[in-house]
Parts: sequence; structure tokens; C-alpha cells
Amino acid sequence: MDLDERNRRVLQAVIDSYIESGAPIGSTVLVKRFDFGVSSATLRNIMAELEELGFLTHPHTSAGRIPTDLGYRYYIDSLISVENDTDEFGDQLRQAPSLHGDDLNDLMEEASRFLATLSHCAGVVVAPSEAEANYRHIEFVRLRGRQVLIIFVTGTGIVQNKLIELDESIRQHDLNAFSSYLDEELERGTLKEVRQRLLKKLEEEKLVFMQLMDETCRASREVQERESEKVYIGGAAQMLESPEFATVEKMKSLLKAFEDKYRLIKLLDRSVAAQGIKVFIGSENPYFEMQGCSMVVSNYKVGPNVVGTLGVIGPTRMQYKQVIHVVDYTSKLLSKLLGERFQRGIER
Amino acid sequence: MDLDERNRRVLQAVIDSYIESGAPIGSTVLVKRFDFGVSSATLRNIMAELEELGFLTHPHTSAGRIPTDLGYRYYIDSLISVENDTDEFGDQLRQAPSLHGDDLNDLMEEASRFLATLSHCAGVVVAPSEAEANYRHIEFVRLRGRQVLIIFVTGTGIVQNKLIELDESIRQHDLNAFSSYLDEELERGTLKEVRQRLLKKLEEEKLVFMQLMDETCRASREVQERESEKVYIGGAAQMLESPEFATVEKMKSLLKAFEDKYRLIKLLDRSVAAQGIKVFIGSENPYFEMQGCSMVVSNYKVGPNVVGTLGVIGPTRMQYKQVIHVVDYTSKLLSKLLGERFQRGIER
DNA sequence: ATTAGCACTCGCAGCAGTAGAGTGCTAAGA
DNA sequence: TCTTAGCACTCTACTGCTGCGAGTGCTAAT
Repeated sequence: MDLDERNRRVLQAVIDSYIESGAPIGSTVLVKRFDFGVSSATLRNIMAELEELGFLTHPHTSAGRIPTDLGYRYYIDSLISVENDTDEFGDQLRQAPSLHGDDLNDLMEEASRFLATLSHCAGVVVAPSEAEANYRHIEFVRLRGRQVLIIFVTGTGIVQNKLIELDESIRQHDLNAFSSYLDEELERGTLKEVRQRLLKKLEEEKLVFMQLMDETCRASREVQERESEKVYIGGAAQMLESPEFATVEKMKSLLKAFEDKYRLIKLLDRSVAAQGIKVFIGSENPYFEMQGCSMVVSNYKVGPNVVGTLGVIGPTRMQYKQVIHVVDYTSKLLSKLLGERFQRGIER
Repeated sequence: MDLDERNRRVLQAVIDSYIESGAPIGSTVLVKRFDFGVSSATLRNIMAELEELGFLTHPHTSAGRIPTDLGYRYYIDSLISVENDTDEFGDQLRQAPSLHGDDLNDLMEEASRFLATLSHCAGVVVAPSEAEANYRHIEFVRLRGRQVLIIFVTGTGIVQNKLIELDESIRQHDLNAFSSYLDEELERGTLKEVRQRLLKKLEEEKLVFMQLMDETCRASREVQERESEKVYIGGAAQMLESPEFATVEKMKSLLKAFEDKYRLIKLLDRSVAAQGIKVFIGSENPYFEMQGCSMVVSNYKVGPNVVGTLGVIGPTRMQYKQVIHVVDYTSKLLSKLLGERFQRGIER
């Protein structure tokens, strides 16, 4: 797999040019645009070699070369340098309006649009899942009869709710008392632990409270699941600008894929087990059958913990350098913003 | 504008056939498929007449006829009968799985998908706006220092929240006291009225509470606005199945229009000042520049009040009878479900 | 190893020709 | 006066053909 310096430069030139123009790159174009100090015939030989190695291909006999997925992979791994010459783009990033939605939903949606605008691809953000949520406050509101609305407030200020139905009626006064009790106990541990302590204390004495507690635990789980199933997709229409999706068929299948949010989450979550940025090129991704699409994904944190995934889905022929930069920047930005919320949360 | 019986029947036959097949309808096709007891030549004469009146047109000299927007309008107003012969479709509707999302967001999303699936168009639901929200409970959670999270619970069990910052710090205990006070007062009127009463009572004595009250009112307004800006769009990809959107350009502009949710809300809200189902055909709608699209909209209620809009956007050539039926059914279904929540809410 | 030259391949745009669908008009019949 | 058969006309869609241009691969010379 080792290429000599010249071959590498040619490969890079082909991919760069192709990313820019979208049209197959012929040997004469390379001679005109770059200075390899060799003739077009030599370039043809080199390109034939690169094709044999699987980095390039051509759509038909008399067409120029385009990169294969393998070619892109090599490009990303060995040829791109994200650091240098992106400074003017970095400035552009920093000048972009920051995110300021104070509601978590707004924030996520903004982030997805932010990604989309700057990358010219579709931006995707998976909502944070706090595995063992640390609740700041739990409130109960009695609606009719035995129906009770449970409201969860997490340390990060996220508010979620769930309606439950108890076996017997309970007074709002008692609910308030229980709520205060829970709040106190929550300072000393998670909901599960509180449940354990409560179990010992109450025995069979107050059955209603025990049921309320059980329902609360169950609701908490459900509410967390519901939250972690949310995906925010921004700027999907932008992707359709790329000529590679200019056929009706491609467009349709792309949009169908975006509508199937559930699979999208699965895909993104599995993709990013480890930290840092990952790039998936075209067919590399077994779950997303869409041909001609790449993903650049990363994750974001609250404090020290990875809580969610975010990234960009676009045509295989995307501006990888810039997109990687954007995804990196956004993940850090979002982590910072969530971190600030978190700080507010834990400090009592 | 009055057509004699035969001309009406021909117009209806043309539109019905066109809706079904999507191809321009020629005189011979009509003779084959319908029994008018006249020859194709006569039908040609009639169709020429209908064209002169503006109900029909033809894309080029040697093509069959297709309806104009005016033709569709006449069709909807005078020719369609929603009542009869839709019974088997009504059965299909009633057999469809009902909606059961207990979270309001889930419910709206489900409703939009419900509309989309049954109409084969894009389903759109605008979130309910309760002009003067009747709150069941208002809760304050102190985060850090002077930051307070306000949680609103409406009579219908909708939970919304907003983070505010006070001028001076306040203890959680006092917040709780204020919350209980508000809850009691709210039984006797709206938030605004409570504010008036409070103003008289407190005078300048307790400045913090007054500020908290003001912030709460402001937050309440904001939270309501935020909610009423939500639109749920389901099955947008389905629309692309129609051959009229089979060109790349049409697809793109359609998707762009859907992404611009703000304008969509404006459009829908203005459309439905009055109650009942409305149909907007193609160019009839000045705000939605998309050509070749019709909307069928209605609204839904909580108890006696209209609170939101819902409907379907699809190609001008849609199955109006069925779609009208679906929209009507869904609006009633949603009203019923919300009504149940509401009943739960007001009964204490 | 590099390069100039050349034959070859393939896609694409343009063009002519044809088939088919459908119309509008006219003149004859009820 | 309304209806209808017949016919000329129009327009689209499809087909096959041709020439052009871009680009390759190969070969022989440097």
C-alpha cells in the first residue's frame, strides 16, 4: 500500500480536483493545473498504476479518473492535513454566530443547522442520553382522580414529563410531601438508590407511595429512552444541491433514509464508540445502504462523559478538510455549552 | 359559470380520470371509459367549450385535456360528494390504528404521520396555541444563584419550561411558597389577573416576588410563542412519489418550502380563520409559491375553542374525496383526544 | 524511465425520420 | 340546430445515425 512520493502527489491532485469540480479528471487537466514536471503520458501511466492498486477508477473507457472509496480512505488517512492552510476557514468558523437556544431542543436544532450551513451537507445531532440521570428535582402534579403527571428536572436543566395512573387516588398535599422528600434524598444518590432506602423504610406501611415510587422509576427510564431517541436533522435539502444526487431516484432514497430516524440513530451511535472524529466513506458503512454518501461524525460531552453523537452526512465527494474542521469545532462548542449548563446544575 | 348537466358530467369525468391516471385525457379515452351516449367528436366540442370557460387546458396541440386550477375549484365546490360511496374508505379509516402518544409532542408527530399515511401526501400539524393558557400548576426550581427554572403545567397536561435570571438570589423554600400561592390563585383566574391582584396586595413590600411574577408572566408568553411555532411534518418523502414532482427542480423547491417552517405556519394559520375544511388549489394560495400543490386544511379544538391547524399538502392532482375525508376524520380524532386531556385537566 | 504519437473507445449532442395520439374543422345527416 | 364521420394537421416521443471531443492505452523512440 505504500506509494512513492510522486504517486501520492498525483493521487492527492486527482482527488482534490475531483472534489472541487465533480467531473472525472483526465491527464491533460492535471498537466494544466499542477506542475509535476512530467508529461500527460507519464501521468496516464501513474494513474493506470493507481487504478490497479484500487485507488482510482473510471466510469467508462474514455473518461477521466475518479477516486474509489479506497482512494478516499487513503486520502483521509494519509494525504489530508487538517491543521495547515485551514486558518482562514477557522476564522470563518469563529465568526459564525454561536448557539444560544436555552431550551435543550432549540439548542440541538440550532446545532444541526449550524453543521449544515457550514458544511453544506446535512447536519445530524443525536440528543444526549444521560445514562443514570442525576435529577435536581422531581415534581408531581395531580390531574384527575388517580392520574398523576411526573415532572423530572435534571441537573442540566432539562425538563421531561410523563403521565401515570395509580391504583388509588392520592392528595396533592401528599404528593408535595413526597416530592420534597425525594428532593432531599436525591442529593445523596440516584433514583435507584433512593428507591432501595425507601423500600427498607416504608415496608408495607404506605402502599401508595411505594407504587408512586415504582411508577416514578419506570417513568424515569421511559422518559430517558424517549429523549435518547431524538435526532435533529438540519439542511437535508442542501444535500440535494450536489450533482451526484441529481437523479430522482437518488433523491428519493436519500430522503427516505432521513425519515427513518430510528435506523439513523442506531447507525450514528454504533459508529462512534470511541472518542474523536471518525470518517465513514461510501460503502464502508454497512447500516446505511445509501451509495455515494460519506459521514463525518464525532461526539459531545457533558463534563467528562460522552453523552451524544453529532455529525454530517453528505456526498462522498465532499470537502473533507473543511467538514472535519466544522464537525470538530461544533462538537467542542456543544460540549462547552452543555458543560456550562452542567456546572450550573451541580452547584447548589 | 353554470354548466348544463352533460357538460358537468364530462368535466367530472375528465378530472376523475386525470386524477387517477395522471395523463392528459383525450376524447377517445372518455368514450371508452364512460357512457355519455355521444361520439368522440361531440366530446371534443364539449371539451373545447370547457376549455373556453377556463376549466380545462391542454399542454400542447395534440395532447388530451387536463384540469386547470379553476377546473379543480369547480370540481371541489360543485361536483364532489364526500358523503356517498366513501363508506368503504371510512371503514378503512376507522380500522387505522388510533393515536396514543401521551406526550403532546408524540401525539402531534403521530398525527402528522397518520395524515401522511392515509392521504399519501405530506401531513402537517401546527402545535396548539392556547391563547390565554389556563395553568394547572407553576413550579420554580432554583438552579445556581439567581437562576430559576420556571415550569408551566397547563390544564391539558402540557409541560413547558423556561430559564430566567433574577436580580437577587432567592431561597428554594420561598419559591415553593410562591408556587403554592400561585396555584391557589390560579384556580380563580388567569395569570394576568393573578398578577393584578398580587400587585395590589404586595405594593412595594416584596420586590423579589414582584420581579419573579413579572418574569413568570414574560416567560409564560415566550413559552407559548415557542410552542405555537412548532410544526410537525410527516411523510414529506411520500409526495415525491407523484410523477408531477419527478423533476429534480420541483423536488428541491418542494423540500426547501418544507424546511422553511415559519412560512408554513403563517400560511396554514392564515388559511383557516373559519372552522371546517378548506381546500386551496395550486395558485390560489399567494403565500406558498409552489406550483402544482394543493392543500386541504382543517383545524382542531380543545373543548369549544379552535387551538390549532392541521392538514395535508400534496400535488394538485390528489384524491380529493379521500383526502378531505382523512383530514376531517383526523381533525375530529385529535380534537377528541385533546378534549379528553382537557376534561382531565379542568376537573380537580 | 519518460515521452511523443497514434489508433481506439465511448459518451454526447444534434438531426432526420416515423409512429401515434389527439385535435379542429368541415360537411353531411337527423 | 345539434350530432357525427372523416380528414388534414400538429405535436411529442422514440429511434437510429453521425460527427465531435475527450481521454485512454499502446508502441516505439529518446
